Amino acid sequence: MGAKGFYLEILHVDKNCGARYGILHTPHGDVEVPMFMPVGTLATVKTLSPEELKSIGSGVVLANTYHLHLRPGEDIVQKAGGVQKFMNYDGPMLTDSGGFQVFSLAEKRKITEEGVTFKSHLNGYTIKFTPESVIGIEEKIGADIAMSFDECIPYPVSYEYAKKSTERTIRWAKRGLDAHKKEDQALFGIVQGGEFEDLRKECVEKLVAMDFDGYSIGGTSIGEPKDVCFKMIDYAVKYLPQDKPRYLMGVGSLDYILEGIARGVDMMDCVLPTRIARHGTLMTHEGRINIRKEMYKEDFTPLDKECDCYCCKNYTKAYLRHLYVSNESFGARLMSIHNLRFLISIVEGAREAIKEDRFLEYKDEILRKYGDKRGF
RNA sequence: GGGAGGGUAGCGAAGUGGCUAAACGCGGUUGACUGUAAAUCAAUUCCUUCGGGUUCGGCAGUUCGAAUCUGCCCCCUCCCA
Repeated sequence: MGAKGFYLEILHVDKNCGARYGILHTPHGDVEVPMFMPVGTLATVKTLSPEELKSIGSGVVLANTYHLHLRPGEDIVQKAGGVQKFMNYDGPMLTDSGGFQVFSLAEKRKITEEGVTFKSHLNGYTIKFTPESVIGIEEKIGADIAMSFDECIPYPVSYEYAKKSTERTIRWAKRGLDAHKKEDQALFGIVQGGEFEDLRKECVEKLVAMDFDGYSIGGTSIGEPKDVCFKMIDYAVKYLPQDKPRYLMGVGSLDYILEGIARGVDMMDCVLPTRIARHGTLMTHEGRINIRKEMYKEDFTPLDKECDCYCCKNYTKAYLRHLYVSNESFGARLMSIHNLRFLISIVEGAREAIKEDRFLEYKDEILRKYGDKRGF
């Protein structure tokens, strides 16, 4: 039996590919899929207010178990009334488990069967995460969707290591599932297996047998070639059930997003749009723009003429460049609004296309016009 | 008129006889960023046909060797009259 108030309603599957349109019902409201989810690791999507998030069409927003555990601590988030109340975002939220930090903080951790020991990057304290303790933290943080604790396997990696790690992740998923008690919180299992089809298949089958509320595809977009990533998606989707949400973790460039949707993925998240925005790189209908360039010094046109976001409706490239060069935080905010809105509007277009069975044409058109060789 | 201090690459600023085509910062250019240790990081920034060439206000010297020492000249800033 699934989480209370949580289920995916598939309304249409594109006749020509795996792309699906639907509604994800959550305790904090219904959202359409496919969906791009902004990342708010520390209970804030860096530089943006919840009102701004809403204005760009955000649905689910992520937060991070590892980071919120370190600061301010899950007890404080719980006392605040849960992460949504804490950060004043009334839409659905999801917590990543810290499995990505097992990968990204590799030099600072040690993995055993029991769990993972981290050296805090903030103060050097030793933190022990187990599949059970992570669930406990995620329940206190209180997002609508929690992730199982996993190991995000690096790339490239040997078959032997991928097998060992994936089987451990499967055992961890079971332990987390058994520990999970919060009824109005969904729990997703995370499919690992590296680039190996038999491992992906085995992982999916075992997770599906446990009956999670949804399934994530992990270990992607960590430096592997594009075709390897698409393979990993295929290997997982092939064996996943139709009626549960599928979440492709960590993809944020147009090509990955659209190829994921074509393969039947419902949810995607990524720090890319917000991070590169802070670094002055913008995704636009004209291709990739780096706002720091001197050529924009006296460019009084909008960043993206075709974009309907607050930034593009009200400000010029010259002003954005000025803010960036002056290290003014308002620039990071305006550009984060834009990049998120750009991606979300592309995904909105994808939803409309799926309903009309023309997603593949839509994808090819978008990729031809803005994707790939234009650099994002 | 008298006195003092200066003129170094786009800008600011180190350097005060060889290890200096010249630190460092800014500015410029190019790139990276994908379940956020990231408003971060990397490369490059006199010219070059990549062999080399021309530099530290100008000219002339001293020296094996000068941005660095000497002489003259030009310019700038400040103080006193």
